[in-house]
Amino acid sequence: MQEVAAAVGTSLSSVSRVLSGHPDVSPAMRRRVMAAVKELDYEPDFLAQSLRRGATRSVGFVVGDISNPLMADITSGAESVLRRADYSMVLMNSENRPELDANHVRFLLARRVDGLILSLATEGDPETIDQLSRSRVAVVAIDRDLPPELDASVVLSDHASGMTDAVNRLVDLGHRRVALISGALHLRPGRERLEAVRRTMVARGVGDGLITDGGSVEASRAQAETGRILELADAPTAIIVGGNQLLAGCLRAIRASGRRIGSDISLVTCDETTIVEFHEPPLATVSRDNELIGASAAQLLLERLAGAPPRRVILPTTFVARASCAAPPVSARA
Amino acid sequence: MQEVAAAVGTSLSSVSRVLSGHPDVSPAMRRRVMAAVKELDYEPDFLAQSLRRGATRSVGFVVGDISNPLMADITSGAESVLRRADYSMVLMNSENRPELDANHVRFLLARRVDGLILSLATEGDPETIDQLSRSRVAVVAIDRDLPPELDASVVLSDHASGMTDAVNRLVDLGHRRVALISGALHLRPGRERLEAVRRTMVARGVGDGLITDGGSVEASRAQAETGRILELADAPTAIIVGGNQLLAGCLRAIRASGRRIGSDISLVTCDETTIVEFHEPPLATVSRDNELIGASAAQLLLERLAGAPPRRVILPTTFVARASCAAPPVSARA
DNA sequence: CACTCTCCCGGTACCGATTCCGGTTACGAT
DNA sequence: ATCGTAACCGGAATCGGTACCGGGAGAGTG
Repeated sequence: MQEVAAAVGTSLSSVSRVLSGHPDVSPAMRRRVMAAVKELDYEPDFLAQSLRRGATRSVGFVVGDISNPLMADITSGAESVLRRADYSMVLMNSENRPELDANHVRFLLARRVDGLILSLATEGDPETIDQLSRSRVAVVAIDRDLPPELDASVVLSDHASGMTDAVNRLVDLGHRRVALISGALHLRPGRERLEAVRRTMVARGVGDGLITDGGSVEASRAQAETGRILELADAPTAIIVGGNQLLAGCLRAIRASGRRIGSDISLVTCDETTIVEFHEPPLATVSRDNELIGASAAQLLLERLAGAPPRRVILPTTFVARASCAAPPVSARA
Repeated sequence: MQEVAAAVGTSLSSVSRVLSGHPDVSPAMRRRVMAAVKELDYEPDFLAQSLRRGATRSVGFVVGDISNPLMADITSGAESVLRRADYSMVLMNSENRPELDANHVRFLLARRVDGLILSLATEGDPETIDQLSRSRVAVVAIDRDLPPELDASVVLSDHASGMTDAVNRLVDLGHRRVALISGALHLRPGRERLEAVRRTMVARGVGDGLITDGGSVEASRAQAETGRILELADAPTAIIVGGNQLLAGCLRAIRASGRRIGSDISLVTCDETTIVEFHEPPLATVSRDNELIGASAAQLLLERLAGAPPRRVILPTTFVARASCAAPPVSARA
């Protein structure tokens, strides 16, 4: 910057004014400075700028688990909205480890991001909450329940409605023993789904004995659980898988049991991953618009950055029936 | 920091020395400063630190397309190696748009990352190359050919060996008309795969007429191309899909043609995505170790950061035979 | 002609740290 | 008692910018 000022024969102030669009600058000066900038191809140092300004025009996105294919769409949705508003988005992946959540949040705060979008690996981690609460950045959480004192905005999926439809459909088809392979209950989606399934089961009078409590999102656990309940005397005739990560394990267990999906056993999973289309038969799902989730989160963040109060948005989920959902085999009917 | 210094009754210098582990510090001073730091829970400002030091202990990872499921593994592999070395990794996604590549690189450079891992959306973008060449950061490219004057390290996959095995296997099974639905040729993987397939076809004397030139990684294009060649008079009896993103399109086209994979037509795809296991029949693939790719890239970057000269690593790919690969139907044999 | 007002510009403090450099202090050696 | 040395500390410059503040020049006004 000094070089530029020297080349033009002016002061640092003027160069700075030109570059940051300050009005107190004559057209002539602007021209000369711009010329020198081009000439020396000078680029301002973001670090120094941010240090002085206290803002970075960038937001951090902490992803609990980037291997979840939904995240690609969610982050894309968020990024395009942010970019349009001239913000950059930096991504950090926690690999499902709460301690990384906290690290990443700390890192991003230290880098002075202007806002944070969080799809954390865990909800209650005190370390993370602590970091967040003692900073004043705008926060938007995706499908997580955060302590209200953080006054974060939130984008939630209405898991209940899709799940309710799924259970109702299964019961309508004649299923009386429906199992839920639940996702991790320390995360909102797992809790919401379980709650909705249980409530609907009770309402329809089909009992709720076949609900597994979800310790994690590990496919191996889903496989073990599915295997276990399939060997019960009164094995379920339909299974709902509470998360796309669990699906692989569940499918392996079903395959191992020799059952055929659709005819021997019905299956509903969550979210439209590639597998649901190409599985034979195609899999019924509770699905949602992932890009929209990301875009909404970004939108909420921009609002907060503009000074608006926190807000929560609830996005729908819908049950999409496919051939994996059919009437139970005659032998199993009550 | 001033508050800490005041609390201890010392100077900024001493606080700084304690915190940055400088030797010229008495144990007593260290104790007192640390106490005050805990007390006031002070955290150093990364921005200011980096500005002064000229290093950030962070590296940028530009991902051409994060919706490619391979990326989750690659980035995880890289991140765990980097974290072990006390570096943070920030991710930016280009959504296959070259102009975003350039933006991201510029952004990360302005943020003074110490190094860059690049899996760019495109190879030759002059804007991106330009950014890179006029900076002195360490660069590692993943499966991309970059101009040598950048002296970047590179992690490459040996696509040729897996592809060669695949073609040989198909020919051994009796296929004479093998098609390649090629990935984008402006990226190294696409070129390498096409080259290997063509060479092997010629070597085995099965002609090379059925190679589509890949304009993009769009599933829709793959679908159109596949549909087209399946309607030819001498349609192929085996298809090799040159990229996991293309697979969906290809499968749709095959399904639309009424053919059954395995019996009517053989199929080989690239990379072990979830679909290959659960497809009926399971899909043969040319596969590779994605975590290792990421880990190697990180390793190479750390080497460069430590002052070593650039280096290239070539990682194997292997052909994994599965039921989607079988002898051609009798009707189609020569 | 003096006065005010506006428009630009330069000087300088500051953001929050690090680091060089010089100065104390204590201590053992001479 | 004096000196050299090592250990430790504080002052101040610095990284690369931004922004406030005050001033000079020119235009407009009474």
